[in-house]
Amino acid sequence: MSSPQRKRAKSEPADVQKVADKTSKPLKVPEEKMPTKKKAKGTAPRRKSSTKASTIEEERTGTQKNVYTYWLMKSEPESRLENGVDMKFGIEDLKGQPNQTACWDGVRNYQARNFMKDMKIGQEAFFYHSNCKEPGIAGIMKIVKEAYVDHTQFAKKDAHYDPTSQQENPKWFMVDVQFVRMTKRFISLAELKRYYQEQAATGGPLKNIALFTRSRLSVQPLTKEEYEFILSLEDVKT
DNA sequence: GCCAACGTTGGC
DNA sequence: GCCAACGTTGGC
Repeated sequence: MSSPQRKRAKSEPADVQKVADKTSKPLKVPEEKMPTKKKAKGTAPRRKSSTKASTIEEERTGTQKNVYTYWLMKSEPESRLENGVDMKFGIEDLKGQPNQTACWDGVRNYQARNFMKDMKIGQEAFFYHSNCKEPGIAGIMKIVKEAYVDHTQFAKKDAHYDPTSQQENPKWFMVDVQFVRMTKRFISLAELKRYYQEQAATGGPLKNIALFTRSRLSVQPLTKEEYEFILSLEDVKT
């Protein structure tokens, strides 16, 4: 599982996080077994992803340092129970939080986590509605706190409790996000897919977009070009 | 380190 | 509700 959970209001957990920050012994954080993305069976060879240079390793893992400065984060706007907990957290829910801010907890996928660790204060992210009637981009938020320990991994009653994670060496992290605005119109997955398919064939800013090339990731990076192209769709009449 | 079995994501 | 895609686990 890995879909972000019920995000929490920004005030409640403030205490839990000292745990990992300053442990006395610098225990070697095993930069975790990043699931080395071995070439998926039967998939077309990954092509080079943009004008920016990338290392072999970056290319292999599909990550590039310092290239992505925009993000897309998925959350479910409709009720669905997981371990008895309602997963619903749409953009309206974010808007309704104190300070319109929430922590993006519940991410349980290493790639998604690592992207969150790369996030910097002030960077913008699309709020994407997933697993719902109309999947797509509903709004824009920004990073207001960089990665810190996701306390829900230690909470037995949490939908995303991780019994394998230890206090001294937490596996999972989250960021805080703040609502910025709704997009001028809802930009559906179906619409984005049409652009993607066209541009994958003939070229264009969305030709490698993670939303389709790595569709199951719940936290995805966007290049500036991808982000700006999608933003330009706001003014396209449909 | 390989890979089959299993589990999850998330569109349809 | 189905199921393709793909991440994770564990036996060997």
